[in-house]
Amino acid sequence: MWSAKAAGIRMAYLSSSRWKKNWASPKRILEKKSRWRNTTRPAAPRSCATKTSGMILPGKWATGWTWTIRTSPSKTNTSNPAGGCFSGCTKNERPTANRFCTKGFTIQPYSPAAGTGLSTHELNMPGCYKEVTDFSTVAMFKVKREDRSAFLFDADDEDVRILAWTTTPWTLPSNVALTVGPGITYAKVRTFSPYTGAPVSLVLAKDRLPAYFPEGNAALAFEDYKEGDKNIPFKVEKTFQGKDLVGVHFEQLMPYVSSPELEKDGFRVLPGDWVTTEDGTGVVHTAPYFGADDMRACKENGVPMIGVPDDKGRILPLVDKQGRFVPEVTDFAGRYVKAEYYPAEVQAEKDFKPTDLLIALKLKDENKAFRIEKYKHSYPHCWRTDKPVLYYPLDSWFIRASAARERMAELNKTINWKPASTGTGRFGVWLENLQDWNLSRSRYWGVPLPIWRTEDESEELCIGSIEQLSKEVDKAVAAGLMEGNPFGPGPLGEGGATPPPTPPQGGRGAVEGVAEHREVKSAAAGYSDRISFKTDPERWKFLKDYVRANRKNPTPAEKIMWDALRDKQFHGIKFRRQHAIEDFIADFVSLEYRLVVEIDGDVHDIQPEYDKYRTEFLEACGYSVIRFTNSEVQNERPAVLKKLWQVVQVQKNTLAKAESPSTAPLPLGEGSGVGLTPGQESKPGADLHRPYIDDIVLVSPSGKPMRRELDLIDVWFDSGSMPYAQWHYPFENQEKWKQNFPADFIAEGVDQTRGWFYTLHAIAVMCFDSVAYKNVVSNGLVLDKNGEKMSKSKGNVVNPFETIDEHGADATRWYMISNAAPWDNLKFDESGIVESRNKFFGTLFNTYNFFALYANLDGFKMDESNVLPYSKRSELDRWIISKLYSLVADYHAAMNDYEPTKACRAIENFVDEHLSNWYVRLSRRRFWKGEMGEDKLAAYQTLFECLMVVGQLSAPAAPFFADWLYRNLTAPIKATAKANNTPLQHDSVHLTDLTQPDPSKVDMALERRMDHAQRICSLALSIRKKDKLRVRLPLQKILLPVLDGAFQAEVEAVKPLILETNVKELEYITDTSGLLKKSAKANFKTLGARLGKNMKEVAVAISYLTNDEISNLEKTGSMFIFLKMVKLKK
RNA sequence: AGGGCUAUAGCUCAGUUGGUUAGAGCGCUACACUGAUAAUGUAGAGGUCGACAGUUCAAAUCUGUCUAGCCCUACCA
Repeated sequence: MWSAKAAGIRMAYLSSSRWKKNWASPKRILEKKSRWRNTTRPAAPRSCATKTSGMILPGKWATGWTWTIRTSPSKTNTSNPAGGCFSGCTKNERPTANRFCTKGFTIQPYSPAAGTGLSTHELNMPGCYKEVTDFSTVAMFKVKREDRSAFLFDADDEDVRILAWTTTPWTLPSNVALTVGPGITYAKVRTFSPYTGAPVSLVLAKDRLPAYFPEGNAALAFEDYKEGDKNIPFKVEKTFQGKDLVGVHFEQLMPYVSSPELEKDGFRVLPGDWVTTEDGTGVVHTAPYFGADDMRACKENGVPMIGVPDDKGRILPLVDKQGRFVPEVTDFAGRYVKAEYYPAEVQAEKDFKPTDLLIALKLKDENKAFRIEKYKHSYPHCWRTDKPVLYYPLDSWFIRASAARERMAELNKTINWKPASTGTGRFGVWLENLQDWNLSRSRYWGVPLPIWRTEDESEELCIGSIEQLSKEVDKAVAAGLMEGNPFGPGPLGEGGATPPPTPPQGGRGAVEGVAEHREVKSAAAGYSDRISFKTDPERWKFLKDYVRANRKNPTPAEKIMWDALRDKQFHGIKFRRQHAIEDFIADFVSLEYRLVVEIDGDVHDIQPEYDKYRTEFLEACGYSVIRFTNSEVQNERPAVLKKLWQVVQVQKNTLAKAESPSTAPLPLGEGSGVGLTPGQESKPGADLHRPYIDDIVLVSPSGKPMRRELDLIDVWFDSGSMPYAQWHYPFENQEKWKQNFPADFIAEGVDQTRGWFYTLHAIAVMCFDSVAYKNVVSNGLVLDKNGEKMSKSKGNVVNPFETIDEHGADATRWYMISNAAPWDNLKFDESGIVESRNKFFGTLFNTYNFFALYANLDGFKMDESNVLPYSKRSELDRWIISKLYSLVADYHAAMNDYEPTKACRAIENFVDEHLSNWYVRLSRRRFWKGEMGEDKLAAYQTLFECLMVVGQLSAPAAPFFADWLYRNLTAPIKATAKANNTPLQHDSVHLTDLTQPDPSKVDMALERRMDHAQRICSLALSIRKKDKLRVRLPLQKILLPVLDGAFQAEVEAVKPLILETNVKELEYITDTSGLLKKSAKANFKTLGARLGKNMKEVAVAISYLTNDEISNLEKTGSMFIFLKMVKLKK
């Protein structure tokens, strides 16, 4: 990606509008700037420990924009189906072996109308949450009198009830508990039942009283109340905490179904932190099968499930998969729980009442309802059917990550997180509250779960390799359960492999045939809640009804299209309309040409994800999909038909090229690799994906058939398996894998904390009791310049390629890395790129130019084998070398600490502050002095070394510029270097050995001296400025106050540099001269610790000290301060 | 709703274990240089350190609460 753009980008960093004109190309700049052509060699031998680190990719960029440059980790496996599957499967086998893998259920969004579970992603699609009006009910739960609840009763015959609010009355028959907030204050209120007028005492959160009991009614007299009165008197009798209510039992509200266990442990009050008093009564009606929170609360408190046992002893919910009450709920048996599930005409009937309302009315009749009213709220809907979803228990395979929770937390502490807070906070906290990993996905295309089970689920087998699968298939063949082994040895189609099953030859009958085929098979496979048309006749019926309805009501565009295609009018091709393919309905299909024609309406425009998924799926099934919009069909019919004909031609050719049925795209997913090129080891029929894998029947040790669990594995499992899958471990590369695991370093967007970072960690801990990575950088995001997230809808998205074209990859990258730490969000501002281009690259470029200009003029020869020893170079040379190696040390420290931002800033500072601004400036005249003497040679060699090393250090963040710099520097001596096998022989800076820190080259005393010089010069210039004395005007002398001899000696060593400010001499003055005016300031840090409270006064006193007093203090080392008589040492 | 990150000059960011007058670059203003010259240097203006409270002799820094922006998770009776 990056190298592909390199050529065009290289000099783009120079492209301000003016520069662009002059130096549009690298060639131009070389002409203009006189590339340095002479021979040279590096100044010093260097140790060869590490290679220059790889280029730093601005990961923030990749994660921040809507499209990415990186390869998605989840893609790793798909290129090699077999390897991908089984590296995944291997990881899966181990968790099973370790009993990490279990089947259970969770409460998930479920669409009874479509008969399918929905992912949260599907729920978040636009338009899924809709404002709907439901009948909400406040129900009254009658408290049982016992020791625990005695405090609620003031009279023996008192009718005490707890109020709980629900927007889904249909869940009330499934109520098993009430949940209260332990810290919330509740109140008992004496009043009358609003619907029956019976006296009653009600319990609800104190904060919610005003919502149900108008304040004025408190004054009403109880004696005056008559049944039917609008205003009902009430009196708050007592208040108490939620925790006092915990454990109180109540009578089952709607006693249709119960069990001894429930009578014992159910129908009581539970504590729940998540309960609020924002709405309702502060008491939550808890029905575990229909709410995730409810389920958790019940599990944590040991409340049994409510439901009807099936023949295997499982407790099924009181609502079936079609969304109807089971027969046991006698009064409502067979009724859909949501009105929307009834056909429109039924809903339109005059006396139609939603089930929710019927339930509410029944409660009202039984004196169990306190309030019934319509309630408007947003509720999720299924994007396929547009009907409301239910939260419903669905079977799933889980990895019991919670069992490894502690070990994961423990090992996480050994990982170096950048920033640390993500490791301890966001990730660490989450690990501590880790839930089990729901591995199941009900999609069609993905990595199948490699678990085979007998029908009664007493025996199961998890397959870990093709080899093992093949052996098991052999057993199954021997047992007569399979006809042949598609995974057997030998070349294609030989050695015992049976030919692939003949696919149905298309057409409507074929679809139904497959449906029946699936039905039989899944019946044999035993219980599975994965409802699709293949496993569920209901679902199939739904699809067929849907198709019929669609045919009856075509859209105008569909009608036009059908008029053109029907009865083989169109080039004699047979088209079908409204044809079901798996779970989808295609608008028009040619089975002969495997071509789907879709007409997109406005609905699809707001559901691009849906269209994408559809297309992917259909293509996976071997179809080509062509889309037209409504308006295209209606307004440009000839063009549309022409386009269609072209596509048919393409399809024709594609199909003709397919030599065997196994590689030809075929309908219904019964063809080949479902859109993939078969891998080398893949044989016809040996595909590990659905649907083939579902044809494999294995035999259990006791001789029973075992069929595959129909679920797919969560794609996040793929990404977490990356360390193993990339080496195809454990089947190959065992040694390589060992060398590379765990990873030294990974980086991804911080939003992957619960994604990639987690899946890698979880699998490594559970399978290998190891971390998967030792260091991790979680990158922040790229925000726009106002700090807002980039999004298409806001229109504040920056196009990376345009940015790179405009400013160059290096300037962009340098800006991103140097500007903010990788984990901080970056406020992306193009002017910042311009700034780093001018500031850093501009300065470095100018410095190089300066060097090249004079090197060419002088014919400077760099001789790698003969450099001037540092001892023979000037103070200034040794200083910049010392600074350079200080930089190298800082750089290594920062990079080793995963702080590229600090590293880049250190380089910037060196180049600008020291190299360009001080060294080059002061060395200029050495370069333009006539002869090539030793001093001039030293200057060249020193500057060469600085440029070379700076190039190396900036190589990871500015790969193109650094390489350009290095090549220009070394090109003239490349041949010599290669011949002599010296360090600069490499063709690219990225191949050189990175300069290592070398304390022997760092001279701190020298750096300090130079620091004095820099500051004194700066001060001198500042004074000149203030007094308007131009630098051209020579001045007699500088008077420099000195306190000790050491300082004077240091300054003396850099005196020539100071005199360059056009001053004749430098004179030192001490306090004896009387010229100095001293003032004293307290050292807060040392004195503060000793003086404490008196610090302020002393500081004031010190600031008033006179010259004499200070001198005295300096001599004696101590003095008295009158305030508190504290003896001070200097 | 829960968890996390961030908040310092007009902009982008430093600010070590609390300690003297809170720093840098860019931008702005003024000036200098004229042998790096469509380059460079110097100076100036510019800040209630998001708000409030607390701990301390002393808070940008430590503690608490709040506000704003962003991220993740969960979507609710």
